[in-house]
Amino acid sequence: MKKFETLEEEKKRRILEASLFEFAEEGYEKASTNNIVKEAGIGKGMLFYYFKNKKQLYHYLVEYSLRTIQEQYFSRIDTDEPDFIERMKKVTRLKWEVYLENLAVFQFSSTLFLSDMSGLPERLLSQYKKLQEDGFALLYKDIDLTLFRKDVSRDKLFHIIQYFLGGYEERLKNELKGQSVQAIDFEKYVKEFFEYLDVLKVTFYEEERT
Amino acid sequence: MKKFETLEEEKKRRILEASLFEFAEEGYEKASTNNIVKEAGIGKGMLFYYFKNKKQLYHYLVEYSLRTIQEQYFSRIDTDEPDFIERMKKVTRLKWEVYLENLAVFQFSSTLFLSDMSGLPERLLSQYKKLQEDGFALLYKDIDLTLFRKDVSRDKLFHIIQYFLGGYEERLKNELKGQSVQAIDFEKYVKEFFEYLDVLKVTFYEEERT
DNA sequence: CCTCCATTCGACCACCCTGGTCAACTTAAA
DNA sequence: TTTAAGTTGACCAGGGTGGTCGAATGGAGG
Repeated sequence: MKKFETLEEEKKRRILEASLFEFAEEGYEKASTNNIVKEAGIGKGMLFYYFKNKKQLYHYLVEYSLRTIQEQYFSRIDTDEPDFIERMKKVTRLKWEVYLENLAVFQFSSTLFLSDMSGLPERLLSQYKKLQEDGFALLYKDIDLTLFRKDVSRDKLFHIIQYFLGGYEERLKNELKGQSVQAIDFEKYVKEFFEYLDVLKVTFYEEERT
Repeated sequence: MKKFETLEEEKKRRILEASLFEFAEEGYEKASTNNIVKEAGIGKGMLFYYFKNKKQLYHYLVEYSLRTIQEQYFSRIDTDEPDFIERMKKVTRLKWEVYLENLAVFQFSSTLFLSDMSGLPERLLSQYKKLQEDGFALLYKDIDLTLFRKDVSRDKLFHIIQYFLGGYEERLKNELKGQSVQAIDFEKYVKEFFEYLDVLKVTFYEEERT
C-alpha cells in the first residue's frame, strides 16, 4: 500500500504498534478497528484509506513482522561461535534486545505462530517457512559436539537446555509484564541468565582436560 | 446455589465444562452466556435460574476449580519422597493424570491465575492464598539437599530443574493441543520425561560414593 | 485570489451479539 | 385437579462491528 508506506514515520509507527497489539491481544476476528484508530489517534476513515479492509491490514502486519524478525534478529545471529552454550548466550541476549525494541512485533508474532495460518496467502506462508528453516539452522549449525560429556545422551542434554531456555524466558516475561521497557534493568537479568548457563556448562560439558 | 448442586450429575458436568471452557478461552468480560447454554445444551433461562447472574456463575467456577485442584492434586502429593528429582517424577505424573481428567478446570485455572483476581470476594482470595502456600510447601518440604553436587550453587540447580519442568510442560501442551484425551499415549510421554530427569540426576547429583 | 485534489475526519449504516427477563409451557408430585 | 418446580426461547435495550461517505481542511499551482 503506497498510501501507507509514504506516511511520516511517527504516524506509521503509531498505527503499526496499535494494530499489532490489538491483533496480538484479541486475535483476528475479535480485534476491533475502532480500538486501533482510537489507540493510534487517527480518524476511522484513514485506516480504510490506507488499507482497503481489515484483512489486508492483517496481511500487511504479518509480512511486516516476518520481515522485521528476519532483519533485526535472525540475520544478526553469530554462527561462528561453535560452543553451544556460548552461542545460546549470544542468541538470547540479542533476542531480548530486539524483543524489547520491537515489543509489538514479537507479541503479534508469538500469537501468529500459534494460530492457524492456513488461510494466509501463499507468499506469506513461504516467507514463514523460510524463517523457520533459517531459525533452526542458525541455532544448530556448526556446533562443536565434542564439548558435551559422553556418559549421557547428547541429544537429551541439548533438549534440556532448550526446555530450560523456554521455561526461563516465560518466567521472565511474566515477571516483567506490566513494567515499562525503560524501567527494566536489562543487564541484571542477562547476568543472572549467564550464571545459569555457566552452571549448565559445568554440569553438561566434559571436565577440563588438564 | 442449591438449585444447581442438586442437579443430576451429567447435566451439572455439561454446564460446568461448557462454562469453564468459555471463561478460559474468552476471559470474564468476553465470555458469552449464549455460547455456554448452547454448548451445555440447555435453555438460556436455566443458567440464570441456577445462578443469579454472570458474575455469580464465575465465582462459583473459581471456587469449584480451587477446590478441585486442592482435592484432586495437592492433597495427593507424596511428601515422604526426600529425593527432589524422584519427587518431581511423582508430582508431574500425578499432575498430568489429574490434568487430563480435569481439562476444563486446569485450563480455566491457568488463565485465572494469570488474570487480575483483586476483584474477587475475600473468601475466594484466601482460598487461593492457601492453595499457593500449600503448593509451595508440598514441592520443597523435607527435601534431602545433600544429594546435589557441591561445586555449583544448589539453588541454581534447583531453579534450572524448575525452568526445565516449565519448558517441557509447555512443549507438551503445544504438541498435544487438539488431540483427543483418549488418543494420547500417556505412558510414552511419562517414559521420555523420566529419562530427562534421570539425565539431570547424573549431572546434578553428587557422584555415587563407592 | 481561485482551483484542484490528496488527505483527514467522525457521524452514520445495517447488522450482530450482549446479559438478563418473563410469559408460557411441561412435568411430576400430592 | 391443583400446585409448584423446572424449563424454554422470544424478546429487550444497549452497545459494538466493519465499512462508507459527505464534508472539511490544507497546500500546491496557476
